[in-house]
Amino acid sequence: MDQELTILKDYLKQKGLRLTPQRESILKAFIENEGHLEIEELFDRAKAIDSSIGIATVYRTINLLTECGLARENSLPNGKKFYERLFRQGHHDHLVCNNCGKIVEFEHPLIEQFQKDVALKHDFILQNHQMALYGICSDCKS
Amino acid sequence: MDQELTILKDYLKQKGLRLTPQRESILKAFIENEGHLEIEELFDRAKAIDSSIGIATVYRTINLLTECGLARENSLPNGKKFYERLFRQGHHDHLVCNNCGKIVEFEHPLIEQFQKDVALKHDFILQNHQMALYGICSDCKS
DNA sequence: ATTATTATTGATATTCATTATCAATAAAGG
DNA sequence: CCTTTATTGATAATGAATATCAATAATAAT
Ligand SMILES: [Mn+2]
Ligand SMILES: [Mn+2]
Ligand SMILES: [Zn+2]
Ligand SMILES: [Zn+2]
Repeated sequence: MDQELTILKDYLKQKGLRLTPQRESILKAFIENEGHLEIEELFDRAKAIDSSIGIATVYRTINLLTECGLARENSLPNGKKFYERLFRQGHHDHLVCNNCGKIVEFEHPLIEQFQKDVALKHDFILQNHQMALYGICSDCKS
Repeated sequence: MDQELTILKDYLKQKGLRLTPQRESILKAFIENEGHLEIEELFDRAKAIDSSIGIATVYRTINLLTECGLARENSLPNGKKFYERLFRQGHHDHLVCNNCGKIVEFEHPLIEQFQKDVALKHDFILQNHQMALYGICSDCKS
């Protein structure tokens, strides 16, 4: 939490923004969780720390956390977004169950390398990528 | 166009739905175009054929085309969707310019194979996947 | 400390893409 | 032609995310 807080502080200072109790509470709620959080879940967890926090502040703060590299934003085909920790956590992509919504993480360095090759070949400066495999998980098969 | 129309007809019949002039016009507008279409663009092209067509019918019809395998739906991080021909067109994924929005297609059979491997390893029945590489295109670099 | 400046907050209005509703219309089969 | 029922276009509704705004609080200056 200390390192993450420092990263946020530095980012805020650099942008001329301020560290507030709300932002600190939302960061804490976010960091405490290891999984994949939708906004409403993060809102609930933040309210458990400070019940007066508003949903608008949660949206604003998760955007700050994404900008400063502490959070990673993922979009689902249904138009919702979910967030997860990015700091000190290996890069990975996701398998998503089309039936129950379960999210499983995987890493594949070779795919990552090929993505870089493709970008290079097409003269793109690769900034980020987004890959998700959709299907039916083992639980839902049965 | 003939083969596509047959596919749509068969799908509609199988579902107990009807072929209408509107659906035929929207299919035509969709097929005529080789690129990546957002709904509003498809709407404009369909109106050029039949000016009385409503936007709701365009939404309804592109969903039908997606269901019967003639169209492929892609989501952008901004929440919009774009569509492209799927029938008799090789599978590919996309490079997207974060600056000008340009979309470049690429194929990488090895990545596709690895995706299948990953799904198998995690006991998922792979149904579809979604991969996009985001960055700065060669034009925008300069 | 006191004050001045300006970012922040929570509530709420707004936006924007997409879907739902509904009365009028028109396929399709007999 | 008739009957049944899917379809249409206009428009209302939805839902996630952002914009607005007056009140509040953090920071810097006095
Ligand atoms: Mn993850
Ligand atoms: Mn394409
Ligand atoms: Zn499942
Ligand atoms: Zn570009």
